[in-house]
Amino acid sequence: MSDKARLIDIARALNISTTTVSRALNNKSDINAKTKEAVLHLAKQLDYQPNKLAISLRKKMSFKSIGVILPNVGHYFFSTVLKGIMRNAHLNNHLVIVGESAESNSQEQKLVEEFVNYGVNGILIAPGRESKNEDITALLESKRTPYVLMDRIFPNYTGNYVLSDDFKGAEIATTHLIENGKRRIAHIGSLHNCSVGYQRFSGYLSALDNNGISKDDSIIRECLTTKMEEGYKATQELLALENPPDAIFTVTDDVAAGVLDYCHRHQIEVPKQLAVVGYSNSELSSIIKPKLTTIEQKGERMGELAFDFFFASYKDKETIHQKTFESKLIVRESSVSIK
Amino acid sequence: MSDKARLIDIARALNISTTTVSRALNNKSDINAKTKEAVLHLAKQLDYQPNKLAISLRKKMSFKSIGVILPNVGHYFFSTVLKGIMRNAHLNNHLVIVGESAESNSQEQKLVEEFVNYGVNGILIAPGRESKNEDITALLESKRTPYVLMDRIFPNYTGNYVLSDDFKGAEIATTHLIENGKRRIAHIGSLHNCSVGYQRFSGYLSALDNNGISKDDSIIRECLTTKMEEGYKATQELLALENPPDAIFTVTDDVAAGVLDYCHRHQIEVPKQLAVVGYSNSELSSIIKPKLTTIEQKGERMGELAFDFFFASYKDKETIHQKTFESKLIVRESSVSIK
DNA sequence: TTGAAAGCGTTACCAC
DNA sequence: GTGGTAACGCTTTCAA
Repeated sequence: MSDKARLIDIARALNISTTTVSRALNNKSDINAKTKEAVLHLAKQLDYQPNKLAISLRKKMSFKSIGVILPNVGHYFFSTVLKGIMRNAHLNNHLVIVGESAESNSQEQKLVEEFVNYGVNGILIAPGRESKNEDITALLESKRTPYVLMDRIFPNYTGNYVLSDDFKGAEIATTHLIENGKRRIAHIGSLHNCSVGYQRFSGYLSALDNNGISKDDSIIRECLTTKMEEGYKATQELLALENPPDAIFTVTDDVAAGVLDYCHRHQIEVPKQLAVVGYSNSELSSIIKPKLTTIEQKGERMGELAFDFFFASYKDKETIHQKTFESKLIVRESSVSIK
Repeated sequence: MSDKARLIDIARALNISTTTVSRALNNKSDINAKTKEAVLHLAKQLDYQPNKLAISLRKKMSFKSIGVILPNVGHYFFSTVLKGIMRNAHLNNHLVIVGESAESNSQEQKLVEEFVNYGVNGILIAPGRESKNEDITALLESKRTPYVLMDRIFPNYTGNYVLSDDFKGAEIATTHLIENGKRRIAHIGSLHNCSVGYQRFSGYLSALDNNGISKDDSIIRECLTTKMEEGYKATQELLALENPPDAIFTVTDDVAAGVLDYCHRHQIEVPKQLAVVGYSNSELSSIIKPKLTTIEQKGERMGELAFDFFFASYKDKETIHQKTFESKLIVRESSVSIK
């Protein structure tokens, strides 16, 4: 009863034509004041809401849009990705519809479905940690909606994506610690069933291996969340070990912030006693004391490219677009003593 | 020539009906494989793109949506506001279309126009620093699109809004410094023609006035941007004065971070020599050393309420919804010596 | 000042 | 398997 009032309902009730009703509702000139008032009154009473689909269709308007699905809009990295997407989307006259999956697989699916039903021209998605390949891509494929995976991909995934080279980044970070004289390097990571977490963990292992350092499970932590608190707690545990680490490579800057916080409170000298390298080059990394050595992640550029990939595959669905951004080490104070 | 291919164009070219074409394109069962192939081939050749407006109309689908315009999506505060908006929007089955104004008035107008033309059910906008009342609201009013202003309002504005009480917040922050023995309190603010900047400046003045401290223009800075670098530079200047301040109240946490950075590099003891209070309670405030005393700004809650206000005024355009969030002081290390 | 009718591009329902 | 026709809800001629 609520959202169903149409032009013709008003017209019939008032014994006038839809044309007149339309005129009244749209502030057109050629209309009797009295008629107009009656229409407006009834419209309000019926809670009339114009059907924008019909209006746009009739006006021969057309809208291009993309759907963006992110695990967490408030997260620094993702918000920069969004920024990049929006820049290129606006440049190409696409509306940007955003949804937050909150890392939930079901929410992700719901959003994909909603967006596809809505008729977005494409979908850019940064899958959450729980996300399952089949659930997402199958639907997208079936609807023939172009899509681009961002930041995380699934095993055996062969479609469009933009990634940063997490393996290489982690390898570089860990190697950097080794080159600076550290031998007992811990890793505080995220779950290994998520591609980002696993890649960074693998890169860490690879660097150890390349340098003849054997893996020690006692100084490797797998955390559920990648927040500061986890870093704090893990550091506490690691430093309480009989044979504590002399360096920590963390999966995110936030976790590293927790490490540094622990060190600060317990008078542990960084980097002398404990060197720290984070991941992302988020804002905090140059604000925190000591400033954090980290791996740069070009979120904005990734977002821009993700849009470009969608746009290209929209024109030509055959060609697959894939890009892995190289990882760059940003050396600051937390890993190398200032000369 | 590009985006104009319709079902009927394909049908005519192949001498079949639109029905059949539709069937082919939609993977329906009852269709000759050969016909189907011909249709798909031609469709690709003509770069056929289905008109989603027509589809939705025919399928009696309806979409509710809101447009959100923010100065900077990558900014912590705004990204939390967006988060809040999205939560309630999804709860009420509204799509969220996001645009970034980059603080530019013209971009803002363009987005408003675009969104309104598109037919969003409402607009939630955090006006940029340059934003002009008339430009934005006039258009919205004329299109009868409900809207809610967030974070910043214009003088004499009488519509829907959600704000935080910047005046009160600044007053509380400044009073806190005074109560802790500081008498010469500087302010590093943003432009006074922006409501946020002006309100915080005014609150600062009010606190001084309440405590019998006279305003001294030499320790009041008005900055173009509210970034860390500005804070650093301003601190350098302020501390070089003959009669330097013993405390600084900054318009944002980022600026405060610059102040603290300067102090750290120049061995100035915080809060003993210089107490610092920021604004926003952004992530960095509890990460930075010393931890930053600041004023809490409930971005997420503001976003949620902004949506609720839109939703309410959508049903009943007469009632005006306004809310000013109280400001709460979060005391940390930068303003009070740890006992 | 008003109304009838056409049409926006698509899909659904029937016939064939 | 296929095609004709109506319909989705609105705006826009054109004529009255």
